[in-house]
Amino acid sequence: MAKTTTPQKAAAVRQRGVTMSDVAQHAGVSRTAVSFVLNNRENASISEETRIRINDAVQALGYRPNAGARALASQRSDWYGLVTEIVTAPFAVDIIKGAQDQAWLDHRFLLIAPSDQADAVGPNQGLEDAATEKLLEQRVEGLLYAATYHRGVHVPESAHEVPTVLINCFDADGKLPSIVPDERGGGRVAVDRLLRAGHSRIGVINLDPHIPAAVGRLEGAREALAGAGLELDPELVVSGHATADGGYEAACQILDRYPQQDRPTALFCLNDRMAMGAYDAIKERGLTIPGDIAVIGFDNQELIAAYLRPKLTTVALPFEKMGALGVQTLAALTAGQPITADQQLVDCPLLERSSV
Amino acid sequence: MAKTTTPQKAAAVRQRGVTMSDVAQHAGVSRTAVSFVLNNRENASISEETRIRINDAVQALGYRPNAGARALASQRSDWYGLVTEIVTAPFAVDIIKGAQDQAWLDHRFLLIAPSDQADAVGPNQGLEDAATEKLLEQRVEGLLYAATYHRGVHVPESAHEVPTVLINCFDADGKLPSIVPDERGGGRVAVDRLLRAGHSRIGVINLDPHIPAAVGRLEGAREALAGAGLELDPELVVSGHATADGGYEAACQILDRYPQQDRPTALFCLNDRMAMGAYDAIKERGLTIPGDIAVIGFDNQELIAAYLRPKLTTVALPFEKMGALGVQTLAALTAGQPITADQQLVDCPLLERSSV
DNA sequence: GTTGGCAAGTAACGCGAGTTACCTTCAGCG
DNA sequence: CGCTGAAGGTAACTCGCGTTACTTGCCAAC
Repeated sequence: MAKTTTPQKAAAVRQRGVTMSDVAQHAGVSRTAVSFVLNNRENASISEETRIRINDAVQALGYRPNAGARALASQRSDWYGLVTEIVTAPFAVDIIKGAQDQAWLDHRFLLIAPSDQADAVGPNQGLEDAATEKLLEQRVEGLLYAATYHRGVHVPESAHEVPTVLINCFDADGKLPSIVPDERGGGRVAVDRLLRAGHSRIGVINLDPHIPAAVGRLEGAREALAGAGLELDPELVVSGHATADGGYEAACQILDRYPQQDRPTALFCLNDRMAMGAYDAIKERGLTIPGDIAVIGFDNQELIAAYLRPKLTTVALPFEKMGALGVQTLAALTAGQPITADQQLVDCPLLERSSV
Repeated sequence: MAKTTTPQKAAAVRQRGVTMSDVAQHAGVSRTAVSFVLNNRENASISEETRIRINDAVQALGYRPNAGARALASQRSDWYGLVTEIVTAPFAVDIIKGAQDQAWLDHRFLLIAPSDQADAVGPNQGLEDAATEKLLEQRVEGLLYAATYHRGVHVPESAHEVPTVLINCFDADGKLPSIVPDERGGGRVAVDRLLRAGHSRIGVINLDPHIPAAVGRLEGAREALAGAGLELDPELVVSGHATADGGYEAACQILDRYPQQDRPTALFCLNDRMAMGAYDAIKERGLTIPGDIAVIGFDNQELIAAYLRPKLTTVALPFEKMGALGVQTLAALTAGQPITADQQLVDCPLLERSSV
């Protein structure tokens, strides 16, 4: 009877895939032995000979472990969930890249779930909650939330059921660990660079002054100037819409406001898109970059910065590193290790190109 | 005995999460009944009253199904795997977005695995094979392969074990269904637009002439010209490096080659980056866009096209739609439906902005 | 009053693994 | 000869859930 079922089983196997039992049978051992070998358990006593027989059987049958079954039995999934609006607004894709690569290195799987672009005030909790819920159904061991731009967010209630780390955003109320760019350091680095190039009269094209990026970068600029014994002239700070057009207009204002000798010799644009507009304003006036006006940007949007003529010197947002660090932090959390700081700042490095 | 284990179980439950058995117990029914209700099986006879009791218990306990266990028992995972180098080189992120959104709509989960940027000849099979293997271990029901740019690829052997669809690339040897942009149609649309604007002498800034994108777009341009009784002047086609610099140089060549009256009045740039360089070449010569020279691009790289001044009219690569269509095709395949065509072409729509 | 049938539900098995407790054998030693 | 202990395994339970087959009670029909 048992014999007659074997061929049936073999047929079924072809459909269902090879299981550990098949391997065991092929190797002439018990399924337990196979399990021991595959997970190479230290204190299990398996002779070298049978270990080889089992490994051969694995090869021969093309056995492929069933991750789901393994997760079920072992009560650990090796999955992290990443909820992000980046899928929707791919400004900061590199966060995903960094997280994905790091997860891959750690032999973990990243389940990515989309979230709506959430506004700072009342996030569209619908999709976000659903995404979180779905991820928890997959029994992820931890959650990551990533935002396209640095800001405060509200995470769904259920996120608190597992270790959670925020990337490029921070928890408005609670106490979740977060990874954010060191905007202030970036601002400092940018203005320092201009100072080093001999500029002392520096115009700033600002973002919406209320967002964390603007606050931090401007503060950094102030610090750098202070380090050189200078102050930030409020008249030289113009806020604009965070687009090329906004940058164009702001640059026009700054450039046209003064007679030539009082005109700033450098512009610190708080993002690259605005720098792109500033380029046009400068060129229109017959001025050269960086000869007459040096320009430094922020964000390092490759497609802009690397292709503008001259190429734009800018400060990079460390998306990839933040993604990786997020996964590392989560790994530490799920392993029960204590996290050093609630908020980790990641350096924004200067990228030298040709506009300063 | 059974009673005394209950509190232990309850304690364990707190750690492990609520299971269907807990729900059943809370509702005073069998686990089977709960299963029937949750999957609302048609032909199962459950009274309205107990159905409500069970749903209440689900709410009360905050029960959350275990996707892995469900997959194990039902032998279907509702998971698709997406192997892509886009994670590595995020040029075509919108493919992921389109696929992700569509999968979400279909109540399926997309597992995204990274692949190295593969060159056309010998793809780095290492990571790709590993990624595929990992996805199969997760028992995905189907696989998607997405490339950053339209080209031929080799998929790992094991991909043939489940339904597989290629997005933005095609199978060099085998016969896998694929979704690719209609490059030819896009070329036609672009040149048609220029013809409609009254241009008859059109310069073309070409990509590497061997890649599918160049072949198709150029062929489309030829068709459009033929439709107007014109021919493509080979002298007006200049190939350049696919960058802003390459576009700049190619544009210089074309613009400087002829006396003003013979100069082309429009440029068809086969990608937006090259158009960006062409802009500079044109502006440097004191010419205006589109007054003196009209420019049309291809790819619709938002960060470039929407921020150039004037904004660039271009033909969009339908990344998002390709992603969605990929998932739909895969859904049809896994459902056993026959696929209409081996290769599906997706329209490349014209995006009118201000450069024509 | 038997039969039959349907509504309402349950026991029990299987999915593919991890894991614990137990069982042989055989060598070595007193 | 009998005992001990390690090497080399295995049977059986568990994880959370889908699913099939079977039971029970009740009412209508013959």
